[in-house]
Amino acid sequence: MEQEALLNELKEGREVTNLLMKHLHLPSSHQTPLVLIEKILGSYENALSILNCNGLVVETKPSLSTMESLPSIDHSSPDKRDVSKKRKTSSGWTEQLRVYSGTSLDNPVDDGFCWRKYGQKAILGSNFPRGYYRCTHRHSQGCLAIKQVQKSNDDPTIFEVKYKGRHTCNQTSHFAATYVSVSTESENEGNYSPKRQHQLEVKQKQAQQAFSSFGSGIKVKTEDLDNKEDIFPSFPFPVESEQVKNGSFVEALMENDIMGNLSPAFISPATSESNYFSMSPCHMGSFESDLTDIISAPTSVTNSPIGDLDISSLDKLEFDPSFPFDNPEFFY
DNA sequence: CGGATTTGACCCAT
DNA sequence: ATGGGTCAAATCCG
Repeated sequence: MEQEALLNELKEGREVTNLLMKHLHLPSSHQTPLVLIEKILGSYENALSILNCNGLVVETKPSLSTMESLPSIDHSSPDKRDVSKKRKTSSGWTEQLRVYSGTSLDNPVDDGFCWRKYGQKAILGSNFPRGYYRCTHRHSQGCLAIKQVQKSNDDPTIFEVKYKGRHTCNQTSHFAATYVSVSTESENEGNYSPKRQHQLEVKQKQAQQAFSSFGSGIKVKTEDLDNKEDIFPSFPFPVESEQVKNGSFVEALMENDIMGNLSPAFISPATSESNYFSMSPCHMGSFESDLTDIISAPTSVTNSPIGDLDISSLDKLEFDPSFPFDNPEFFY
């Protein structure tokens, strides 16, 4: 069918764009082109997603390389230590950087988890303040997930979101579930008001509902921060509502892919729509460190390693049903 | 009234 | 000394 052909074309375009991106190792100051590329990719992803919805199965996994190669947004440097300014001297963190482009609401970053903002700070060299969030269930469930959200200087429509630590609260599972359903259902609703985090449940729904909107690319970049001792493997977030909203569901998967990349184990074969991995909270032990190492490796890793060649292979990667995310410890 | 956000102060690694 | 992360009192909001 023609759709098949269309699909192939789209995939082709996506891959090429990914390659282009990888070859564009622009200085962080020139992120604009990357932003555009991200948008292009977002369009591809959306198109593919649409096709998926129509029954076609597309491997939606934009190459990991894509994300890894994202040179833009490197705001990693400062972070390496940021995490531990105060009491958290102990941990190395796995950090996820996501970029939400496209519609930018004031509060673009809604990932389906309940976050409580605990601070905001102007960052040197940044035009926009960075917001600090921690899981609402920090106390009740001891969930130590944290995230930082900051608008990109170059493109205010892009939000850089960094996740640190992982959710140990139930949300996670919910989310996964939610997510799944999201993929299945799709209604619309799209927006939610910024700042109403306590409406998590609502948000999640919204997320689900929003699932068909529009999209733009979301990129994730995992960086590793120093210590390997306690690395939290993970990023518990299966997929985030934003992503859903953006319709880049696929990309959401990618995120995980990345992780998967690091440790293939994570990824499970799912067509993007159907299964999302279930977060099984416990595993990863051994290779966590590996991941870290891998990731943390040369920054360049991010840029090229798995890069070119892998794209194709990556695409083939499938998600591993057993999603080994676990959260070791991570406390102050 | 309870929970979330705001915001300046404080803490700590560089 | 400085920049970034967190705390916590004040404030906001449903």
